[in-house]
Amino acid sequence: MASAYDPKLVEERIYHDWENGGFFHPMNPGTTPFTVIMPPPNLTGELHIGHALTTAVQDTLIRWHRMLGEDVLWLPGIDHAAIAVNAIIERHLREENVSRHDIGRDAFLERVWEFVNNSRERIMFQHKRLGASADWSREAFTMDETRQKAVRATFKKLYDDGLIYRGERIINWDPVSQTAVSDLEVEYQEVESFFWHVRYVVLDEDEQPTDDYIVVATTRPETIPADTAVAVNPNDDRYTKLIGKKVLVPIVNRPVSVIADDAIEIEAGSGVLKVTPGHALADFEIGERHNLDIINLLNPDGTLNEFAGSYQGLDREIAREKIVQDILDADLIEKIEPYSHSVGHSERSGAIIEPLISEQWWIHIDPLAQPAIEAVNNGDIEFVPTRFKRTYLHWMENIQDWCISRQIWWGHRIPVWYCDECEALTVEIEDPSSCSSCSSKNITQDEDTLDTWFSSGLWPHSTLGWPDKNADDLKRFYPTQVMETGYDIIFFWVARMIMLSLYNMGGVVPFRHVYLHGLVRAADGSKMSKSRGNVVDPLESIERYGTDALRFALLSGTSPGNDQRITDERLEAGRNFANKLWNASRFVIEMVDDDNLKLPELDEVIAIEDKWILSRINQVNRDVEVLLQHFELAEALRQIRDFFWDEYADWYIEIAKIRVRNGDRTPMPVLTYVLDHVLKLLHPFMPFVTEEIWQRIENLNTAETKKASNSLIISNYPKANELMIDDVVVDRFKGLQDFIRGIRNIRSEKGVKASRWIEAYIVADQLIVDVNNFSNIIEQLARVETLHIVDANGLVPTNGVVTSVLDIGQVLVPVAGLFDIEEERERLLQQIISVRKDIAKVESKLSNQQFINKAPEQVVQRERDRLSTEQSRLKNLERSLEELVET
RNA sequence: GGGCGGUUAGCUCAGUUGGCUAGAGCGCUUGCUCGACACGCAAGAGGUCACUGGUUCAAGUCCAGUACCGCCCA
Repeated sequence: MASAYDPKLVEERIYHDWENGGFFHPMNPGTTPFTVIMPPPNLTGELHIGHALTTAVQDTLIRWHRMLGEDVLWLPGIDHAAIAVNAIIERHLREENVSRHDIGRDAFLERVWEFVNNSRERIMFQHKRLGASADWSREAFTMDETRQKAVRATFKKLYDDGLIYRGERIINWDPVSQTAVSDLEVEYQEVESFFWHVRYVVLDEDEQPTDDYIVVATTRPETIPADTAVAVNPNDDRYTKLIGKKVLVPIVNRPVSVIADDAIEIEAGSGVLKVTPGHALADFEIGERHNLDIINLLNPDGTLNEFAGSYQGLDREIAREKIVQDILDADLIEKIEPYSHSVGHSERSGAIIEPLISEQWWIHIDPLAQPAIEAVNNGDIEFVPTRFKRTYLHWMENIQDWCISRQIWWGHRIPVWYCDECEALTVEIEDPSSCSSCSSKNITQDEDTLDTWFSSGLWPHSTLGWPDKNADDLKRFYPTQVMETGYDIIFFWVARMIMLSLYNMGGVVPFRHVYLHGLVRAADGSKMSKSRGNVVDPLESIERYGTDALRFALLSGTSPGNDQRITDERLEAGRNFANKLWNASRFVIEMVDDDNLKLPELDEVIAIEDKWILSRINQVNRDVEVLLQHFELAEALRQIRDFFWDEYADWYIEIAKIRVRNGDRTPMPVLTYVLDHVLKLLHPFMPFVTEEIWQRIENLNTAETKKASNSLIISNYPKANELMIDDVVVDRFKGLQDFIRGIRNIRSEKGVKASRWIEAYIVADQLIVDVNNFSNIIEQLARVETLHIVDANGLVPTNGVVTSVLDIGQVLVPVAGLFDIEEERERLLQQIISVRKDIAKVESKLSNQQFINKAPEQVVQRERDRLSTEQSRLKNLERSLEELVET
């Protein structure tokens, strides 16, 4: 084995072996199923570090459950990302100076599919580099045949149930992508602009202009041509006398009524609102209440249409400037006030979103939302961490009807056909050839496609074969156990998956747990983005540090719902740990000869360090089980790491070395047992290095821990053996460590050369037997040539000796020439001061009758023990000081 | 405007039901190539747990408020 771990020599080969071994498929039919459906990444681009985190977390859960012997399915897949991909292909076309309309729908889709197939490949490859043990044979795509069928079946079901309707409402129009977009795809940004206070001349009964006018404050003068009323609050005394009168809309000189509506805020602007029902949601609602005309002023590309009169054809930005100028020229501007307000921008294209009236397909959401609220309220679905339950519920309870149609070509085409003869609609799963009402062959399919999330919402059941209710996978793996994703997409995916799954699956929830991880941020805490140039590319990190190192960095930094930062230091820490694992294991493996590696019966285990390490690994095992059950992945990983490095490698191996050097082979079964145990505990987190090492422990076959398959990935996840845990042994061993540390500490402080062997004294009380048994080890680890062990009454030298008084005894090191009496006095005094402080603190606690009465007995006893320990420390310290003075 | 997080060692963060003598990684100081590992070993230094008040025998942990930072919704 090489002296440094090189992931490049390992990862690809091992991944291959796993795949060829068929380990990624569900293997235990009939046992408890554990299903995770991968939230599908967009096929638009490369996987980013967030995907790496989500993959690492899911893979850890999956590998853990696979090792628990459950019937494990991790089903991967990809989302077709309608608008984003449509935009990419349109950009390509623009570079060739053609539009999608020039080449037509079929040719356009042909180009999309070409792009899609490449992108799918790439994403699968990237997942494999991350070590994802997903079942690739079931890989799904929101646009493949089964998923198409699921979408159509759902659409028809909703339509037949009266939950889908077509209607004219205000939507968010993206003039660049030229489609409706969802509320969630609109980002609000503060924009510096103006409030234009415009005079609307009041008309008399004959609709002739008077000298009177009303001032309307608006941020959108370019929509003036679409005004169909002016509204005031009925309680606004300034304007009551004008209600019912007519005013003249500037520029277009159209008379409109002054209406009264409670929605108008008296304090806002001038208190007068120009009502443009075609271009603002609030105005649309006012329009509905007052039966106002609706004027749509815009072309799909954001230019003004024929209703704008002379402004027709101008872009909305330019039209605004011209209209303001013209109103100024007409002397109808009262004032112009600087004003900053938030303006919706398209998350897709960056364009300013235009709220406008449009005929679209909608889902009547309430009947879907109610069960989705109930499922979370009654605990059928649990959020981890729980605080996101409130976020979810709040959104769900205020949800609006869902606009599902999009004016783009890439996506699921709406399965509605219009009859040219009788105007009836035909909604079918299979493409119909004739009108369902009059049987005419003259039918045309709706041009629009469905919102991407319509198909993502079906994901937890469509991936398992729905709408075929008898699909094997559906019966075997639904409902799934965990939906693992970022908290930023609760609304996008999670909410819709819950609604649509409940609807399609007869009220059975799609998953039991929603585990939400946080964002992965750049080293300085900023959000990663390509434009900022601060993205950490997971593949590049793997290239530099290895997959296990990347997974370690991500998993050790993740706590449910909280953001984390990724830095080179963290990646290095992961790489270092992998290397430590490699080297400690290498040492053990190379030490194994033809030893019998069968662990002796518990009562045959004699050496305290053996009992100690067996206790500790099982304690860690116990903790890890609980932590994993609670999704505390980082803490579980930390415990395993700390145990392996600080206890197994730094102490147990070092002790075993000494014994083996003396011809004692009895540590070998313990060494290999613990190593095997740790590798198994760690495998879900760092699969490659653990698998590679584990397969190299040749003799483990005889230790009865290897399965016939010879692969760690399908070995059994260890269960803590309570019989091996002995808390008293753990305490006693800690005492022995303290003696060794005490001697090392004095050596270091006195600058004793590391290579030099010294004489030392240990004064022990309760631990005297252990110290005697352990003396050889203490000598070697502390580099002591002659170790004198005495009990509490034993004689120790007082001259030229440096003393450390510990909890469990004392350590004395004669340092001869290096001794400085003043320094030693100072040392002892400092220790005395600190011990006295402690004693005072404990005494005040124990003298408090309330504490004695109310605190649990355990806690009180601990304080009593502490007091007596500290008191005897003090006594010893004072004696040492006294003797120091005497000499 | 409503909601949710965060504020703990120089930096990044743990700290689960209140019992803490507050931990880790990185960084820092000192000394080490003692036949696994310098991606390492050994020994250390470093914190009034943002602030104010309250509950409690006991508060980093619970409650109320304040300040600053961040996110989500409107």
